[in-house]
Amino acid sequence: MAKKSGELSERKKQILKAIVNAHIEGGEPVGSKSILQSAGMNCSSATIRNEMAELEEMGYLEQPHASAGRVPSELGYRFYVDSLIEHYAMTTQEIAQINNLLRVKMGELDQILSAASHLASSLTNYTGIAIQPRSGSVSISKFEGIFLDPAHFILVAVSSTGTVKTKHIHTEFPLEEPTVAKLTQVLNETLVNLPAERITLPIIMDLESRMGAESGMVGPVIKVIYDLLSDLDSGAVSVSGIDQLLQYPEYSDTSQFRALLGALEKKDDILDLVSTKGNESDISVLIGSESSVKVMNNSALVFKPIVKDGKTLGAIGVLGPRRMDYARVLATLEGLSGNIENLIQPNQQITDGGKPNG
Amino acid sequence: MAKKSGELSERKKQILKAIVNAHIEGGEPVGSKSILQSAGMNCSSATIRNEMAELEEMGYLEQPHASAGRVPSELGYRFYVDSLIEHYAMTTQEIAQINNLLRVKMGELDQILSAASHLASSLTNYTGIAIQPRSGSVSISKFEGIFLDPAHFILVAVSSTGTVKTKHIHTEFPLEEPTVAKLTQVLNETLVNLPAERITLPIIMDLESRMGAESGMVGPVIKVIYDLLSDLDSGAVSVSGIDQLLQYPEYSDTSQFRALLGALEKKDDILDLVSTKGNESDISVLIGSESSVKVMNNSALVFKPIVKDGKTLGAIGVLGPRRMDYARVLATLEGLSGNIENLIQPNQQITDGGKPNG
DNA sequence: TTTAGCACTCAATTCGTTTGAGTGCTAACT
DNA sequence: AGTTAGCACTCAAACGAATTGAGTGCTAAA
Repeated sequence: MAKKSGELSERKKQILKAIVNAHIEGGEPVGSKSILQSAGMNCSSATIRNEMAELEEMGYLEQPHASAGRVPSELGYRFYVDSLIEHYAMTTQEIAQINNLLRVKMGELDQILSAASHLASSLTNYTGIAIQPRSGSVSISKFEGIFLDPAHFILVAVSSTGTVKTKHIHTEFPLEEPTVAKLTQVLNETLVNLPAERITLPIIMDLESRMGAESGMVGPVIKVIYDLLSDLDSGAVSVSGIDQLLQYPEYSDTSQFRALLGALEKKDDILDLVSTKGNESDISVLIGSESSVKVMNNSALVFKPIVKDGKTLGAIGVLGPRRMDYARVLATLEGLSGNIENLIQPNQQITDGGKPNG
Repeated sequence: MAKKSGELSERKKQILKAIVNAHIEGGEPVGSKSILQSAGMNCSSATIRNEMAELEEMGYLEQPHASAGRVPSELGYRFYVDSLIEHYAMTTQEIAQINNLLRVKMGELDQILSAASHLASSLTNYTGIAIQPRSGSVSISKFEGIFLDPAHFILVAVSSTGTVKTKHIHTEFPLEEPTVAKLTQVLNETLVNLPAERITLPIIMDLESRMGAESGMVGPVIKVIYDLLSDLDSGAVSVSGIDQLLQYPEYSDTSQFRALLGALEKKDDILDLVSTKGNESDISVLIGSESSVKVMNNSALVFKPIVKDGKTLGAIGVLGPRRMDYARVLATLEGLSGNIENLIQPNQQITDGGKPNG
């Protein structure tokens, strides 16, 4: 029996770590002999077997079938990630790649995030994910109408998180430029910083009275604004490098992979996952069934929220098999998110000629 | 021997059609006997076999191996699509679905297209694709600056195709609202309708002189405008329902499916395909190697450009196995594109209460 | 030109055999 | 106590022979 249940001897840790590492690399059950080599241990395979049997009893290892090697269980990975993992240092090449590709993409958040997800995928060889969460209560901090021609104008809305959305609006009755200017002004006077649920009838009536003769356009415009707000609030998930997953044998089961694809497309599950964990600003590691999305039972999702001024603006993540190279993935996400947060703190956008004042 | 090479007897056509239909439905090689039943023919299976042998010699059929049934060749599908296909009439339910889902999504073109691609996928059970092609020479037809605070403003650009793009711009020196207004005016006076290659140094210098004291911001703004133009011109591909493909046995070969996924993500190949065929406004059907994208050799791509005022604004398409249900796909794309073109011709956007005057 | 009949082909299925990596256990050893 | 050599045991995977059956091509008669 082990000394104390819940306590792992140094040697057990060493063995567990070796097993996890080997299994991450090869994907196949690892046996007692191969451990002797991979970790330079000075004992016999029989001893390792004994230890492995105990580790299995404690729940850290599993055996696919009686005459096979051992595979880390979910608990085993958990322990590995929490206590055994070794920090992976990115190569200068990788760092340079991140810097170069992201610097070019500076600009809107969604573009940065999606570029980051591409990078995450190509650096880790898993699937990269960029998430803009449902924030729950978005409002619009600035409106602007752009007159196009007597039948069309564009409504631009800047959200409280900085996102910009636009909608074309077609009017049946001829429109003049001053009318659009007036609308812009009135909207900014009445609707700024109001979440959808606080745009009530009295406010709309106020808006109509301020528009005077042109009050007829208020109703449709309000509808467009509702659309904009729900757009802003609907969250977005962009996925890159799904094809990468197919290189891992765990996804050769087509039906399971198909279900995973479906979940990624529906995007709801992913958004839920991220928003439940989203208040933390640290990296989350969800291994297998920890994610409560049943189709991800054999997968792992690692993601890091992107935070600015205490607000979670998005997240980038990596999805892969349960036996993913956590060390590398964690390092990559840290590197990416650091870079992104630098880009968002807008400190050098227009000083094109000048050098960034670091 | 056949009467004249290149001419198919009625009976041959009937047989070919029956084979294609059966193979589309079942996915397996079809034998002489099963044709007797599916097409109500009054001859024996031996006769059919003779005909099939000739059809094979002519290149319309193929035999996976000596003792198997026949499978339509690429040429066979081509002939089927060109001459044998029967028009499929969508059910009223399907039509209603299109109407409902697209009507809600009215608004920006990219949203409509992506909704349409979702619909295409769920109606056909293949993968839906929405494409906004590289137009080659985009220009900006209207600029607007939106002042946020002394360190930030937003540049809005309305492209010649109606697309709207925005960029946050950060300035190092304090900024005032009138400056942004002035910039807006100057940009509209100097850069409207100029494609990127015609924004030359003299023009930029003109711009700087017009900005007077604030000429320092011109350089960076120009850079942003270049970005916007290349953004507008870079094309976009949005894919929905890739998971659908996995239900077809032709994609159970993982490595091939993986390559296909990769091609869809790179999006270049798809954009090229569509833009080479893009001047036509009719539906294109690319079967197997016709598409010149080698990874699509066992697939078929059907797409329909969305045209307004003679300009190709986008395209929606369906990607599936070579044995795709062309009749249904063609009907679905026709239905969708008709609907989209109606939505784009903006004829009822703001008459919310009134009924569409169609 | 069509058709019945028959020999032939060949992928797919089935089933028994072999192989070998890896284990668990026991008994000796330190 | 803990460790180790040795050995019997297990079981998935790989291999291969035999069987099956759908479907063909050919031939000779109608």
